[in-house]
Amino acid sequence: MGTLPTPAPPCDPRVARSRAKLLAAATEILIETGPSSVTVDAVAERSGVAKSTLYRHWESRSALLVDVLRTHRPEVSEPRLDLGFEAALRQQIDHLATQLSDPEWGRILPALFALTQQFPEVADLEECDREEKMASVRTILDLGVAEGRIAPGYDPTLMMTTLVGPIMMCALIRQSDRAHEVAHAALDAFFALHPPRG
Amino acid sequence: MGTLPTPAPPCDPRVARSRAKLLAAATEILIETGPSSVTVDAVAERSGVAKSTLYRHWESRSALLVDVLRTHRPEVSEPRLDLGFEAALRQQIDHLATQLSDPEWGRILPALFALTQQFPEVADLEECDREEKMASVRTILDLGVAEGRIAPGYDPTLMMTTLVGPIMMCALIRQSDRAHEVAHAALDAFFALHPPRG
DNA sequence: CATCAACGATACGATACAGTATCGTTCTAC
DNA sequence: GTAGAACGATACTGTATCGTATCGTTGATG
Repeated sequence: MGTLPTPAPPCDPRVARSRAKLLAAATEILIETGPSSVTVDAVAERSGVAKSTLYRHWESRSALLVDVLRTHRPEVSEPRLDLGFEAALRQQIDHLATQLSDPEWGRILPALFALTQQFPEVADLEECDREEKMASVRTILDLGVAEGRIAPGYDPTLMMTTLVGPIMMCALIRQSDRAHEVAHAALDAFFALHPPRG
Repeated sequence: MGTLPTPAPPCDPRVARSRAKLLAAATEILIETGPSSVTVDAVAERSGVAKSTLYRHWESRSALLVDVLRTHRPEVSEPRLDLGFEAALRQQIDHLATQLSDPEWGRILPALFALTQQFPEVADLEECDREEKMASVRTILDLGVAEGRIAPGYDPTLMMTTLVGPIMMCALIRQSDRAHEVAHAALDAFFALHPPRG
């Protein structure tokens, strides 16, 4: 539920360099052939960093894998409540589409959902990510209530799913390039159901 | 694209029995701890069927894994075009929600997307499944065109994603029990954007 | 420039897993 | 009831992988 801690940035440039190389290599492998191919030996070889160094930075393979997911997790932007309900929601969902249309994250996403069953830390990560998104959308929907366009007892999960689901599916079926179109369509439908002065 | 062949049903009841036991065990393990836990030894032990028997039915671990996915893949129902556009689409999407709200399939789904990168056969399976759904929805949307509610040059992928995405997300975030609500909300929004006599 | 931490290379042990092979047993089908 | 297929049990090989240990080298920092 809380915020997931990020380790303090290391002083020695060597550790930052090898850490970055290892994370990059692990990400590449994850994207190309899936989580089970992210082995310590494979990551070490591709990164050009020794295996012993890897174990100086992560205590296990799974810790590295989780870190790959956490590192690439997109940050949610602050809602632009000053724009008013409709524009703010459009802006926020469109921003989400931008993040999900990043081809890297789009190919990490399936692994995130699948690894949820295997590693509790990944489940926490997914839940945290989702709740962050939810919270930001909720503040916008509350503005919608104030503007009289959303019923006060609205169901945030329901609306969140309706708006974000299409974009997520877009990424999962490897059509990330159409994320913005899809987001636009979902928004149009949503606002058709919740018209001004409703 | 084409139809994926199903092997002819075996005559000997023994092979049907051991096949079923192995598939059931593999499914359980897949659901509980993910694809990488579906090992030959684990499946054999849990099913109570000998490993040698497993290899008499599948030529490799991955063949078994793919078969688990294929076996549980929901069938798409025939569109009820006689109901008219709106009722037919509602019926079809609601049916999809029923299938995706099956807790088993809901927990297999993430594995399906993740294994896409690793096994081409899984990618084919996913694509085939999606195109089946798409085809059935398209016939209904074509009816919508005839009824003057959908523009003739409509984008089937776009609309499909808008309608199915929310349900799929529902399954992925382990809220399968709310699939019907979500489907209903997505449909309401969709029809608000495409009102009668448009 | 001297110290010491980080690194590279590599070997190693332990284990898990895929897939093969063998052989005696059981059950189906005719 | 009998022939043959399916099955169970188990041992075995080879390999992949995780994680540890060692030690000489490099490079950052004071």
